[in-house]
Amino acid sequence: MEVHYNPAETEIRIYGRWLEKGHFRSTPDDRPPYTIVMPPPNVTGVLHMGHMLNNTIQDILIRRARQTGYNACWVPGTDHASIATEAKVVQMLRQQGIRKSDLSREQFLEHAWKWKEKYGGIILDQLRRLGASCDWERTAFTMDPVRSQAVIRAFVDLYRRGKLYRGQRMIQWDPEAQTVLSNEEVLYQSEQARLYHICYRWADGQPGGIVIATQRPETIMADTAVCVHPNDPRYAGLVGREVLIPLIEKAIPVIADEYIDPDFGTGALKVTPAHDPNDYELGQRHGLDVVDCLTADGRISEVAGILVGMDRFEAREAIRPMLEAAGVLVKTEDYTTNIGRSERTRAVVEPRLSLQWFVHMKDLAAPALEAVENDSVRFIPSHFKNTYRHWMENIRDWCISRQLWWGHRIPAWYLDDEVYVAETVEEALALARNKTGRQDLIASDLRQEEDVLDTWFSSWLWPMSVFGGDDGADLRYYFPTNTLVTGWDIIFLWVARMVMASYEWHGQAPFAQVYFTGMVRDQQRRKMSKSLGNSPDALKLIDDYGADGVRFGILASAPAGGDLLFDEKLCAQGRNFSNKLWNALRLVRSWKDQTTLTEPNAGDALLMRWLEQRLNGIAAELEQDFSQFRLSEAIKLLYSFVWDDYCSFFLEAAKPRSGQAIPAKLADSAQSGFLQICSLLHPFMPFVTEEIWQQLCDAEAVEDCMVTPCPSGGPVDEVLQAQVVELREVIRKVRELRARHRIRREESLPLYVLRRVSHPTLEQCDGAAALLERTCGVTWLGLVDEEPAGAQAFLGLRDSYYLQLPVTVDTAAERLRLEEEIRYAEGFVQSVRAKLENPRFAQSAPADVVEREQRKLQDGLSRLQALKEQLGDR
RNA sequence: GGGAGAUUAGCUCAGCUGGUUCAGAGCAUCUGCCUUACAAGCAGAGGGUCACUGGUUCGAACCCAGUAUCUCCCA
Repeated sequence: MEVHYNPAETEIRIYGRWLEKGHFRSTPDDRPPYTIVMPPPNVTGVLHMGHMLNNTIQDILIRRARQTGYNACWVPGTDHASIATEAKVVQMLRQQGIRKSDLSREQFLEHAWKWKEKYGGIILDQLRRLGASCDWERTAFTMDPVRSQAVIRAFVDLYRRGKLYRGQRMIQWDPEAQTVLSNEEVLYQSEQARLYHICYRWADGQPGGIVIATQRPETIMADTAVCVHPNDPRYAGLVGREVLIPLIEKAIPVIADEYIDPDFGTGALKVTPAHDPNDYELGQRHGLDVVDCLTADGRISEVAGILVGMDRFEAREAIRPMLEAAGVLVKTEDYTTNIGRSERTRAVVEPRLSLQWFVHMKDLAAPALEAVENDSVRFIPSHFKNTYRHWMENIRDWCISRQLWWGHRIPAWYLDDEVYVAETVEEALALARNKTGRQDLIASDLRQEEDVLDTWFSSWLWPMSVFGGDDGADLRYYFPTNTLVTGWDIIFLWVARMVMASYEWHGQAPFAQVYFTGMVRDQQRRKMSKSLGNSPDALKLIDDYGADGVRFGILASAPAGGDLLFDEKLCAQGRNFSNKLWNALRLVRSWKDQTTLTEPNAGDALLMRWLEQRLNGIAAELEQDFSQFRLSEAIKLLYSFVWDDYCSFFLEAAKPRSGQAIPAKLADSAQSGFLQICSLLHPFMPFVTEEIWQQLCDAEAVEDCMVTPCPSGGPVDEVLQAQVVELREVIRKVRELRARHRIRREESLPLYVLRRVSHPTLEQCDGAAALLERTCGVTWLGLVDEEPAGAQAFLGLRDSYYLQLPVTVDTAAERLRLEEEIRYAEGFVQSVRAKLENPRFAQSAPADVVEREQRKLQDGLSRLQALKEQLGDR
């Protein structure tokens, strides 16, 4: 066997074996289901750290469920991601010298599908490398026939029930992608901008005017009023007069409205209803015209009269000298403001008046809010409830149309001024014939809506639509699902809407709990992103550390909800852990061939009893951790158990003297303990545990680790555990003394323990002596009633021990050390005693706490006594 | 402007119901080791005013109030 574990070779082989055996496949049966639906990654995406974290957690949950009696089903899939994918396809075409505008819709879609077929599976293949145990036969795509059908049905259904409408609204426009965005797709960030103070002169020719402050001088041509606060003394009496827009000399009125903040800028606002949502509302209230001076791609339109055709940001620069020349630019000042940018293209979003499709959200939100409030959907961590509630209570209608081609085309057909919404053109035609009474109408008389639906309009159906493929049996069995694992950054975009959709169409929650992962950040705390280039290459990490190593690394420091500062060192730790397991395997396996039938001695028996009990305790703790989704605690628990308890203590203590054989029963114990470890650790590090499992068992005779039920917790003998804790403390102290005095390993040292009447010492613990002799090279001479001459005294956690050293002890240093310890022990006893003597404590503290304090006092006193005895002997 | 979270060892973070599993882990540092599974290792060690100020309590890293700093979300 290799000295170092080789993940690359193992992982490919093991994953192939699992696939071949169909372990990932799930079909309904009489077991309870445990279902997770994967948040579908963008079909054009590549695996990044966020996906790795997310999917590692899902895999852990699903593997654990599979090992604990559930019919575990993890459904994978991808998302068509309208804007992002269309942008990529456009870019690819441009490189080939093809402009989108040269193509018909059908031609463009042909290119897009080709792209999807070529690149769409990459990310799922990458998840296989990570070890994801998805049921790949269920792989879904948001634009495949089944999912598309669900989307179209949902749209038509909402429309028929009056929950969907088409209307002229102020929307968020992405001039680069040339599509509308939902509010949730706009990201605000603080940016440097400039405030222009511009004087609007009186229209009647009188000297002076009103100075307004604006950040967007390029839109003055679209102004239809200047607005001031009605109580602003500076402008009292001016309301109702007219001013001239500079450069184009158009007269507009001065109006008053409470909305104005007198402290901002000059207290006078230019009102541009076409280019600002607040101005739009102001305009509505005051009956102002809407003048739109921008084009869809963010250029100055004909309407403006000047700067026509110029980009909006170039125009902002260009208009400045013009204003200066006209003598109306009073001043400019720097200021910071929040700028909204498109989540996908990063273009500055342009508020725009537009005819779009919307979903009424108020009614949808009510049951979805209630579900989270009463924990029908449990959030982990729970504080995300607050965020969710705030959004739900202030919910706004959802703009779902997009001016794109890649996506689900809205099933609405127009004839004259009427719109007919139906699943097919035939149905729409029937509706149209019915409505108009014209039986001669044919399909081509109807004009289908050009827009497609927001991608999230398909995503919100995902937990249901992935089970929509058959007669509904799958949906009945697997839905509602158990756990959703996702990032909190899409709590509104996705999570909330899924809850709404599920209540809307199924009257129940889509999942029992939502586990919000943290955001993966780099060492400088920056969010990992492709544009920053700070995201490590996921596959390279797997190459370097193995999938198990990466899974360990990413999880070990990823508490739910918080930030995760990614550090490759953690993957290295994971790789080292795999290697530790591998080498334990080498040791345990080597024992199989050299056992003896002699009975284990008392030390061996103690070890075996202890290991069994300890595993019971660990399994129980692990159950606790899983039930509370404390996954990083769980992996740390297993890590320290494996390393410190199983390897450093058990295996080392079990190791026979060189050349000797190991008692068969002890070797069996080591092996069965190891198998249990594999089972418990399997969800976290599936490959290495499966490999060890198969090497320890006869691989053909037993089921794979991944489908074997894992051990559950059991009773723990606390007395035995406490004795071993004391034993290990003694081992540590002896080793420390040996190291300090540089005593050769071969030299055996006599060790005594001071007799106690209050409690049994290690002398009364069967096997302790044998283990001490084996682990730290002492000769156990048992009880003494006083300190042997010339011995080095030390304390375990409970008792006094004396080690006979072949060196003279530095008594002065020893006294100092003891005095220091005595001071500490006295302080400790003092504080416990004070607590116990306080009558209020005895009254108000629970009985078990008082009892514990009394035990603390007893322990402290005997320890103090032992220390004083030692000092007195010096 | 509204809200959420954070502040614990040099670094990254645990710390659940307030009480010996309460001051912990990993990494880093220091010391000694090529010990017949593992140097990707072994055996040890040092390191903290739990941000600050008050309060509640018999008892506070933990609960409350305020202050400071930071992060994020929403407008």
